[in-house]
Amino acid sequence: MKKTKHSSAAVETADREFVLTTAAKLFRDNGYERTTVKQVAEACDMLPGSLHYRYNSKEALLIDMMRLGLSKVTEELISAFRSSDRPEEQLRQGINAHLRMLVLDSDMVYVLLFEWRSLTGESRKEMIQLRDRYEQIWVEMLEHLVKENVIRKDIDLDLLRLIGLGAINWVATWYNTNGKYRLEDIGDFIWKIFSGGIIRTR
Amino acid sequence: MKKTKHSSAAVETADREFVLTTAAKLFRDNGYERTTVKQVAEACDMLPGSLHYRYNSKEALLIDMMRLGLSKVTEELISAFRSSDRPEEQLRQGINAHLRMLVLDSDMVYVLLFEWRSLTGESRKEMIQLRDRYEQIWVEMLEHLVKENVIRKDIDLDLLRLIGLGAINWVATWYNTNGKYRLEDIGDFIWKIFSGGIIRTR
DNA sequence: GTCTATACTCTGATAGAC
DNA sequence: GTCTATCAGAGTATAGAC
Repeated sequence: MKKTKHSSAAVETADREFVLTTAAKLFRDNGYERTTVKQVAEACDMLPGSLHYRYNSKEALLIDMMRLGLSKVTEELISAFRSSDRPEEQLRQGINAHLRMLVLDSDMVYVLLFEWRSLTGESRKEMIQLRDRYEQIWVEMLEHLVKENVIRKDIDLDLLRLIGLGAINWVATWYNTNGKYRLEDIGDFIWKIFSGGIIRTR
Repeated sequence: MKKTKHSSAAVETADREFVLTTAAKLFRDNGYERTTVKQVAEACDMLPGSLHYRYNSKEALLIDMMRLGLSKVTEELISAFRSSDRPEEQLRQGINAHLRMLVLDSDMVYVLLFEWRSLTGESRKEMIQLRDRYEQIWVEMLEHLVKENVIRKDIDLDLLRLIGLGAINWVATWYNTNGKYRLEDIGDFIWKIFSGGIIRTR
């Protein structure tokens, strides 16, 4: 099967994903600023000039990476919520989906959350808007849990979301694949801690 | 009062704190990598050459900043614990002390927690050791709460510490002085959430 | 201790052949 | 689309006068 058999759009998509995945790993391991475009190109088996054909600036590459990361984690989160009818289980699945994407499945999501300060001007505004759209899914989820009487009505949902996502996000700074915890055990732990603090009655 | 009246050690200490405080604000606002030594020198009303007299490399400045930040937050945490005899109140005070140092009182603590990836080789190892020593205070605090029957015996204290500090640390990424929350209200919220999830009985 | 002046390196980006 | 070759600029660090 030759590549020329595919539509040019499909090929470009595949290349895009490859480049972004490769670059994201470098950005995650060494940081965006400390990673050079030369290193990115090399890891993609290209020369800097070729990479420049795809992205005419280093920041354009970062932006596209963040967009893709956000769409990936959004997709997973929605799918996690839909995997169960029971509100508490939906919450547990959501926590674990976000955690899994951030820590194991996608370096892009890590970059999205930890390197957004490298964006300047309009790009930063755009990413904040996209991130807000993602968090809106959590808002709806939490409001649903209130309606279902799973979360007490006196809990500030904005604070709950911010603190909860913080607890999850920070895991990415210390989690070690060879450490003593399985990722899902960590997700369940967070779920239990927060459940104990927010549920209506026990 | 002329500076020459002071011992040279005292003067150097004051200068050290001034330089580090000034640089920390820049590092926090713009990131370590994106801040130039020229900018740091300028903010200190010096020229790059003069700054180089104090620190012969940019990384040496960062390391010294992190050391000072760590000693500051350690001091505050210990003092917070000692401010009460009641275990639950000690926990609340500790959470708020860490949060206050990180978000409001010391840019150095922020840099310590969010820019440690810029350290290389031995310096990174040293900072990890120092950070572990800080977290050891939390370990002892949590073990004390177990003894006092405030925390259930079946809770994994390492996980609790990691997740709890994560929930606190992430606040620094979104907190806004002009926002709708007072910092202490956030600390108390975290305290309540975790209390609900870890207490022996209710 | 602080200044001036500069060396050296690396980086992101470009131009144009193929 | 990918390559070669290169530029202009910026950054850290240094040397030495004062």
